[in-house]
Amino acid sequence: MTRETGRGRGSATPRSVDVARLAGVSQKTVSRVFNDEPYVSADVRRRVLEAAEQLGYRLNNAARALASGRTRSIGVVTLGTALYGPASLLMGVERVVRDTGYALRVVNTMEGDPAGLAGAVDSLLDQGVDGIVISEPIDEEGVDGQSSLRLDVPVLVLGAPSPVTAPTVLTAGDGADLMARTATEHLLALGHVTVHHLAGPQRWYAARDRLKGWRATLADHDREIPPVAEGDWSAGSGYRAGRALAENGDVTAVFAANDDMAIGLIRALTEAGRRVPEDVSVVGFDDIPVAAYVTPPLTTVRQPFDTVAQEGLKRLVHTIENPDAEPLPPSAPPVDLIVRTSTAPPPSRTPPARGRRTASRPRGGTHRPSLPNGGPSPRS
Amino acid sequence: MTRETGRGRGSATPRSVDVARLAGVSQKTVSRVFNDEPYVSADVRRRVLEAAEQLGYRLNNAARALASGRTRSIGVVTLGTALYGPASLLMGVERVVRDTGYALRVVNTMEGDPAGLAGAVDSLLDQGVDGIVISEPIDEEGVDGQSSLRLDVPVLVLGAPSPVTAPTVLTAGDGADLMARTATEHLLALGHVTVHHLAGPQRWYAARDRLKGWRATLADHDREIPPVAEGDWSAGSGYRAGRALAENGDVTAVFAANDDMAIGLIRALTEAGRRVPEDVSVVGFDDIPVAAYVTPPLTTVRQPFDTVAQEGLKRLVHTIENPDAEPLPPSAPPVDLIVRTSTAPPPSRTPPARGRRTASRPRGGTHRPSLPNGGPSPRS
DNA sequence: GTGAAAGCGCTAACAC
DNA sequence: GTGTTAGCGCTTTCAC
Repeated sequence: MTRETGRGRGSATPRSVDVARLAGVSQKTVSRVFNDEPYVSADVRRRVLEAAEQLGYRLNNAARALASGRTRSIGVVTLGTALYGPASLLMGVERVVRDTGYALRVVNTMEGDPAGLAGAVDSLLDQGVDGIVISEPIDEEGVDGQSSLRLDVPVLVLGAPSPVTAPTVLTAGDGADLMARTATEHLLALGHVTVHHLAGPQRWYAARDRLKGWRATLADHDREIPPVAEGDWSAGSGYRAGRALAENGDVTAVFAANDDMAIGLIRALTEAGRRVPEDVSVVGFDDIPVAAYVTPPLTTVRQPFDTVAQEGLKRLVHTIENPDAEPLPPSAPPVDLIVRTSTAPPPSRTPPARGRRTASRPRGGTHRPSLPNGGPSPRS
Repeated sequence: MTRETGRGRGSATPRSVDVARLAGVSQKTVSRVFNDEPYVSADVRRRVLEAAEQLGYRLNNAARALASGRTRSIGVVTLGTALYGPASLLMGVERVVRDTGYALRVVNTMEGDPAGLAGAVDSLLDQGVDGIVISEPIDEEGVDGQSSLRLDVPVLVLGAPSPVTAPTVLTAGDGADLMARTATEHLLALGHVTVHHLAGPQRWYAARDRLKGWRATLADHDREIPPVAEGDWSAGSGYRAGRALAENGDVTAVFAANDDMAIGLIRALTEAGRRVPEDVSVVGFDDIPVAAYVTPPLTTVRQPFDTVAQEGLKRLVHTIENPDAEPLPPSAPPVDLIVRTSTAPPPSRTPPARGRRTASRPRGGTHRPSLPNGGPSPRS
């Protein structure tokens, strides 16, 4: 049986028997060495390693997976966008996965994908994975109702309640509502009577959580809850929402569900002659890399992507390796509000503390961008 | 031999023999059906499919890989950043890989990673992949010299010359210098005497290519080649470079190697009282999502990430599946300059065509941001 | 501490 | 068109 897979005379890919022969041990012993099993004498171990090195041997992963029933890989379902949030999360996941000795398989769910999440998970299951990470799932109408996707490997859901049924379902990074509260509180503390919200697409759990946090905060303070504008995360949608908001003279503070929309929003406000932050304060969400350098530097909530990924995966791997043990408890990620210069007390009102700021000028008049003294402060 | 892998009475994971038994055919026939092999009667095929469905059968990928010697998966080495370019490329790659029926394995090379590219590739090889995509590699000093990383699966390198030796090495998306030329030409055509360059980190091939294209263009036009500022892709580094450039009154046009740096740069210029584009024109690179909404909307070069990924992978898959055939020829990706409002003719000079623009005003004076009529144009 | 034997679930070659 | 026979390169069990 001549296989294409390089069965040429000397250049064949070596197998563990070859290493065993060269080292003068049994094949099983080679296996022991490569699996770091105990009960191998130091001397034998060294000889095996040398032989392996000499032959250029590497363990065959497929054979290993077949024999052991474990693939040592984790699959992640992403949204297939280069949006800062999802992309950062994915990179965080990769880092941890590799550190824990697993391989990473990646599959997208494009929005509008007919198969959607179910298709993505299925493809992962076909490939063979020991655990699955679902990053920032969106709510897929219809699909949800009929079959709540049932699978038999542990699952970690990032940034949302779980849309699946599995033996173990872990969640992490679902603290968005708390962060939204912090953002809203910040605006309220500056003296704004109420805060408007430019929400993300409500199919995203992440967007819903932020909205929920915002609304709860206003309710807690007995403030009026203004109608919500909904964008699609893009700066363009923020811009369009901003044009509408600019016409409403009552708007003095807006909490945008991400930085891109905040930037579009600010542009629309500025074009309409509403100064930021003198007339209108804006808070973003994410702390994208350019947030500190746009005009004006954006006050925003930094998401702890790395922490979330790390903590979530630690728990997932623990569950994979100790299927019968209690899952590790979750821990709350830190909330990190970065105050820059896109927020200020509302016009012509006495702020709660310190001295008062510029009074408002006629709308649509000449204006210049607010240039903070000393330049932007990239980190806090 | 009781395996943990669910060998419980009825709920055991079914194997192809089980399907065969139920369908009343041989195990090999089941295999045929699942591999879409010819010579299976429609009737048998249907019976097999039904039996499989009933049992909830799914092909075991590990066994398949072991028996066939092919893993049907492609590995990609990324940089582990959420930077727009690399992230977009990765998403593009995922999309195509899945479309072609392969699975995707992802590994990062963190900058500063001791193992670096070699380690990443090695890990992919351990996992077993039929081909490797190296996305935007950076030049790893030292490593390069001694061992030019030799591997025996076909490789596709995105956005750089190949740092590895393999039976087949394909490249795609290495047209950055052409795009840089277009950006530079644009500025020259507006009437600028010369163009400064804010380069990316020179360890990145992508950064070098852009620099090369810029320099070549100036040389072609017999223009003075100003000293190069080097950033690290971040808005912060652009800001720092911008502070220095702002002090040089001769600077009227800058080509930044990415949009983030361009945004930082613009901020620094603006703070220093140099208006963009009236005093200084700035061109970015990438066309990040917010580029159209920053102030002023950024003229930039759009990178065709999807096209590059798609075209490159088509060629890679072709090579994997037809190892002996000629590799498919590369095709040049389109160059897409998006002109917005961060570029204009230089101050107090007659532009080559059309009417003249605003004369320069005293530096450091009052100024307002350039607000384009009708708002930003997100696409072209 | 080490080895022998028996699969893991599939695909490859060839016979029918 | 379909079945038979051998493995693919490991891990597992159990004997020594």
